[in-house]
Amino acid sequence: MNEFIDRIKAALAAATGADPVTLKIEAPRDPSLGDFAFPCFPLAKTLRKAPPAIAAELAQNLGAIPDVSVEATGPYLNFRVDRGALAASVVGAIQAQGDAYGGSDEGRGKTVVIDLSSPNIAKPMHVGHLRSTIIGAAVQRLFDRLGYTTVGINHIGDWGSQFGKLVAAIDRWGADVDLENEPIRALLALYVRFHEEVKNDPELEEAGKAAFRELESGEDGHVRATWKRLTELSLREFDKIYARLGVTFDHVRGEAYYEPYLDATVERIVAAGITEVSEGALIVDLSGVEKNMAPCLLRKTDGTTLYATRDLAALFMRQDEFEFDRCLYVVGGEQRLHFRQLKGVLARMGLDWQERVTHVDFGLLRLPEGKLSTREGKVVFLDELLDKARNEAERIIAEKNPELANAETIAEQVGVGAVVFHDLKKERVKDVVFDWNEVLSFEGETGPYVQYTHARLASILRKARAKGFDTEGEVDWSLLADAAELLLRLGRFPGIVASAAEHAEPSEVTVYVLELCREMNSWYVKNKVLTDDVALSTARLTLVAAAQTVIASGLSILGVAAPAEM
RNA sequence: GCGCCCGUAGCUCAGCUGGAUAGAGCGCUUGCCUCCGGAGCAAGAGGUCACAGGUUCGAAUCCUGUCGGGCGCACCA
Repeated sequence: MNEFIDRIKAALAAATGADPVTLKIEAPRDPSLGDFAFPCFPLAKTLRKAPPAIAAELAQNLGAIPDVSVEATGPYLNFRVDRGALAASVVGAIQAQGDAYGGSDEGRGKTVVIDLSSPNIAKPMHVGHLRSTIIGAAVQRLFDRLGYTTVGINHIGDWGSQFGKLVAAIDRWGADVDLENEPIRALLALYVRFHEEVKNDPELEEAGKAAFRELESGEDGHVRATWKRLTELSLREFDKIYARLGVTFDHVRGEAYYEPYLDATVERIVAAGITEVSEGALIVDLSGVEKNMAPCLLRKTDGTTLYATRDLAALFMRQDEFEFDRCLYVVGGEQRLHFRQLKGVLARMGLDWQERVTHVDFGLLRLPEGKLSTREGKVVFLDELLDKARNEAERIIAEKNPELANAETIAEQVGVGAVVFHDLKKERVKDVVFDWNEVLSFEGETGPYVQYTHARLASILRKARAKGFDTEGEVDWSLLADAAELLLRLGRFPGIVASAAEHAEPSEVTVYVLELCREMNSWYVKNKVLTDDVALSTARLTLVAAAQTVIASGLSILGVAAPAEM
């Protein structure tokens, strides 16, 4: 579709002497005005004429543009693409490219590293972890579409003093819980019990600290073995949820993975001459980077490292290993300061590649009763949420489509799809208050609505095949004149993918897909596809197939299944 | 106290990076299944775009301030 915009720009540039790239082409307020609009206001100053006069004059003087007509309306020039040419261009491109439509090769040879999901070992995954996982996976797929080499890294939280406590708790009460079969719930129970009993038992506190010291010392004994076991048990549980979400990672690396590089990292920063000792801790002062910014702590008074130290080590390693063009951290907005500090340290070291590191932040998820808190029991567990959504889908299928084959599989796809779609619907920086009714709603602007639209299009195509329609031959594109808005929408998909990737904003795709479905539904209730008029039916079938391709493509970026029946 | 994020219909959100009469969904009111799937479609009611200034030919969009909500601010992650 871009060829029309390029032609319009070229004609405008020739007529006004302006640089084509500076010309802004937009969509008219009302589609009946035209397909593309050019506001003449910016030319008023240089030409010293009123915008409506410029528009009228340009409409006269503009050279002929193939397949495009021009009309001046007030201060705007409105352009209309010939309906047949529009359909041939858009549907033709989708037919030719199939699932690849919307992508490009702009990222060829470039690497983007994406840090996503990053749950903590020994803690249950709750709805809060969903956001990083789902947003991150969608962002990765967006960059995949644009031809980038992407590296998705799940940065598991498997290090820190709480693991010493857990080892101590397992040593004492491990026999009381079912670690093998219910590892997460068992570990959570042990963690809570530790915090309760430690109040009256100083020895327990010391046992926890001693265990972490042994872990940090690198000694390969009982403590490390226990830590390894609980890590493996947790990961096994996480993998079940990742499988349901259809999320995979290129690397799963815990913080412990970077442990051998901590000393070298600190040395590197010290060698840059930007460290100082303050109140016994080794810090990097950042007050010169940003006003009032808190310093970054590299080593505590006792010499052990912190979260920031480990993140810096990970960042250096990623830069060395992948030589990334961009490194994205899909992490909640509550850590904005942390990432500004990391970048601040790199900036003070004179490393210009800090500009390629981006914190893809997202809003906090809260429950109506307040912030999520595992220890206070204010949580919604992810597996429970997905189960409920699947059950709801099952119930609706039993009611609306009891004959459906593979009902169980499809209920899972619809249920999980509803949850994922809901999470990707709004702009990621916005805070979310979790609402069961909202997540489990399958009507209106929801994942199931999109899936349903897709399934109906698939159903029409099935019926067309059964009736022997053939869309391979010549198509009279002018017969799609009544679908111009739909065609324009389909033609915008590549721009949406590029923009969503640039902003790391999957919601742009979600919103687009919803609009496309609304338009599609509206169109096909008015226009019957399978008719006695073979030429008309053939043309409409190509449109249905194109829309189905794009809806499925959008859903696949979001990580939502597109079943052919539901 | 300081810093960052958010504020658009009763509720949940879009608004294409400054353009024409601010759009959807939910909820409410009302129509539409002898016709490709009613998880749908069509229509109605519902707005001082938090407030006040400013920049501009033009502001929901950019700047400043105020108010409201959220998050964070040295040895946790």
